[in-house]
Amino acid sequence: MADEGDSTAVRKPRADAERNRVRLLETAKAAFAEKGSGASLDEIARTAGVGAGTLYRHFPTRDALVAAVYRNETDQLVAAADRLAETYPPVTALREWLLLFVDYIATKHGMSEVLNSIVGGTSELYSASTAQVKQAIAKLVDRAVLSGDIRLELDPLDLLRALAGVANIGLGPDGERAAKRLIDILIAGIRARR
Amino acid sequence: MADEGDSTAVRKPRADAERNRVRLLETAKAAFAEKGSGASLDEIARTAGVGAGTLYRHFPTRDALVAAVYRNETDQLVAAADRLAETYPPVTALREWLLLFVDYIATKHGMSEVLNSIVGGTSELYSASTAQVKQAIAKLVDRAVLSGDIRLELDPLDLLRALAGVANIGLGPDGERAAKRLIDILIAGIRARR
DNA sequence: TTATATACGGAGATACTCTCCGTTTACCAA
DNA sequence: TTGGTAAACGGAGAGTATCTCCGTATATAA
Repeated sequence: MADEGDSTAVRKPRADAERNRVRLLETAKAAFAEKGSGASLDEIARTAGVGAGTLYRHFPTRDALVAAVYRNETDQLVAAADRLAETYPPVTALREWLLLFVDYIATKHGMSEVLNSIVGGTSELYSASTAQVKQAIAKLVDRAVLSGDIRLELDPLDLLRALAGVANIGLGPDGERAAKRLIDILIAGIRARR
Repeated sequence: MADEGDSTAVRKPRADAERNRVRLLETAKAAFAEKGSGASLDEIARTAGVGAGTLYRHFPTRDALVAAVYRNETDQLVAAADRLAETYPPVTALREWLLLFVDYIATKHGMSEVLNSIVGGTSELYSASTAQVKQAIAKLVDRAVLSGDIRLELDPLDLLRALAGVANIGLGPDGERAAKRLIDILIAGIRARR
């Protein structure tokens, strides 16, 4: 009678597991920010006060951990696309979102591989994030194309790849500024000649 | 009396040293192409038929080895800049060289870190290559700016970084084509409005 | 309270990087 | 030719990182 309904997953997750998961994510975020994506996983486990086994149970690979760490930020970035699309004219919205994207990159310091995976659509692990981001920019680009303001025979993701190439190369704030200047060049380059 | 003249470097390098150097470079090139820049150095040494110590004596770090492997290709790329500058009008020369640059990237498969280092000017080790490449593109860009054909308030290297971001992300020929399309967008974006 | 699914921890197997130093060898001079 | 010697060699091993395995502990449900 008091059955939970489905045949699977009756028990709710243990509290200690959830606690450790959160601790690991926080510790990992700090470690990645400080030492880049190559930070020692054993050390992250130790700092978080758990055994190595626990870390690997929660996050089987380095990438899985990294992906989890940045999940939230990616979600926010994607959400912003809708907001901008409703607020601004097509090209402006696109431009503003690209600026946000550069900020997003900037939080990922030495983690170019991760970023490449997200934006490159290479790794299976990030496929969800990639799809989200891809959809977000595709929407903005499509709108601008339909309005007749731009032409683009290029995967919209390539715009992000270009920005990432400039911003995420380890020259800190300089790269960020350069990427933002590049945005205007790209916009000018895809603007439809009348 | 039969003194070699200078106070330094009298003896010519030993033949076995040179032989091993060459063997290591060949083996490393193959290994990097097959397994990416993370290939095991000990294994490269073993395959080349030398001890680990020998490898590390010739190339103290992984990057040193990688840099040596790609030295030739970089040299060729740089040399092409002069040739193009003499042959074509400014913007065409720039465009052609960017196309060559994309080809150059394409030979570096999974080695995005290396490429980033060369084009990013981050690593001390690649500073020579970086300087060369920087000078090559600066020359082409300057010429085009002086002719009044383009405007660019951006480090010319950033153009290469953008292309690298698109091409060297692990999508093979697709990335190459995308990068070549991006070239036209960039050129259009920096073309001076009249 | 008890049974048990779930999660934990950390020792240890494996792999990689890089160093150190005793041994070997190519080169030069006589 | 023949030493003498600077230069180069090789590989054992120290240090470090990844990831697994399994005996132990515990949160949850009944």
